[in-house]
Order: sequence, then structure tokens, then C-alpha cells
Amino acid sequence: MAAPNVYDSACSARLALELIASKWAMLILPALSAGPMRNSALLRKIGGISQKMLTQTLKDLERNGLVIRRDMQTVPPHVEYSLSKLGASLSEALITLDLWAERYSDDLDAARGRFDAGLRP
Amino acid sequence: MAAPNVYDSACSARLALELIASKWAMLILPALSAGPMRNSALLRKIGGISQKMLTQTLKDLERNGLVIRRDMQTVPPHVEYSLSKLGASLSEALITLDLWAERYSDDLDAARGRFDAGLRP
DNA sequence: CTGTATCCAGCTCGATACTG
DNA sequence: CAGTATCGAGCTGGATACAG
Repeated sequence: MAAPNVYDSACSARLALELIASKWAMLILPALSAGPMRNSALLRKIGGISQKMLTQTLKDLERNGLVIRRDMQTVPPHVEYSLSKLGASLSEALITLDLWAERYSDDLDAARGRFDAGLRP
Repeated sequence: MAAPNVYDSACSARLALELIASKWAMLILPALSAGPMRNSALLRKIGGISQKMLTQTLKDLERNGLVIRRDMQTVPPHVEYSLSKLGASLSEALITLDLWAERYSDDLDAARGRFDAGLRP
């Protein structure tokens, strides 16, 4: 049997990569690493996300076993989302990436400035 | 001054995150971590990528200072792409993610199977 | 070999309105 | 509070043809 390989477009590892390679997944999972959160709290924490994308991404993550949805069955509704063990292991790697983005965003800005300036001398 | 924060949609760190949160970037940068590669070699290595997306993503990565483009100025053309120091530091984090995808793709498959089965009992 | 240019089908995603 | 449903503008990205 072939080993899983992200470079193979027919491999299920590629599917996994495509699930991860999403702006919202890369924010939702790390957000949940601090503990369970409710829909409204995530909506507040993650700037720019719409209710639609939050619901959609959470459902996708739940479907893939990364996020656990816990409905308290109360009125008014109280639903909590948390990381599964698998989700927690992924979240660690994503946090590294988020931190990288925060640490080097200035360098990227500068590089863009230089590149764009060089195009019209 | 506010610290860079990926959760803030107006922060340039979010821009950085969106650059990274791309299926192709997550494959191209790790591919280059083994050493410089040519356009055709990347096209062969990365299954499913089109010439258009390869060119487009490489240009975007170059613009942000992550990839260095070296044109040998020969006929026929010989162009090599390599990682900048910044790109190399990002590539490490991306490789971790790629390895995660390869290691756990089976678990994701299984979770999806269970989830989808539970929806039609 | 390493691109560029163009077309356009299909998907994404925000906005809005509504429900239990 | 936590969603669902629907619409449609705009972006994405593959296919194809062409170029230095």
C-alpha cells in the first residue's frame, strides 16, 4: 500500500490538507484551544467571520472529527464547541502558523512594498 | 501600538494568514525546502496543480518575500525557484502540517464515515 | 522551457430574512 | 441563542491557445 502523500491529488491526505487550508479553520481551531466556546463567542472572537461561514466551517470540522458539538438542550439554546483529541493535535500546529503570521506580517508587508515599487521604476 | 493579531480582520497579520491558507502555498513551499526547483519539476511534483496556479502562487509568494526567483537568462529558459530565509522558516511550520495531514488522513476518513452514517439511521 | 492571455463554468461567501 | 434558507455578485481556477 502506498503511504499517504499530500503531493498526490488522489490521496486522502490531500483531502485532509484541503480541509486545513482554510482561513476560517486556521482561526476556529486555535480559538477553541483555550477551552470550549459558544457560537456567539466565536463570532465575537473571530473578526470578519459571518454566521454562515462559522456554522459551515464548524460543521465541516465536526464531520471530520476535529470539533465536538455539545448541545445543552435548553431554552434558550446553549451549544458549546470544543476540540477533540485529534483537533487539539492539529490546533497546536495551526497555532504555530498563526504565531508565524503575527511575527512576520511586517516583513511580508515590507517585501510587498519593495516588490511593487520595483515593478514601476 | 496594537500587537499583530490574526483574529483582527483589519490587521496585516490576517493578510499574512490568508496568503498561507492556500492549498497550493502549503505544497509549494515545502516542496522547495529540499532545494531549488524549476517550474517543470514543481509541476511534476505537485499533483493536480495547473500551470496557471503554479505561476500565480509562485508570483504571490515571491511578492511577499517568501520565494526567490532566479532566471538564468538562457535559451531555452532556465528558471529556478528557492526559499528565502523567511520562506524557509514558514516552510518548516507547513511541513509539520503536511505531515499531520498524512498521518491522520485515515482518522479523518473514518470520522467522516461515522458522521455521514449517523445522519441517515 | 517558461511562461502569458483569455474565456467562462462553477463555486464561495456575504447579506438578508426567517425559525424554534 | 443558535441556527437555517435563499439570493446573487464576484472571485477562483481549469482549459485552451499563443509567445519569447
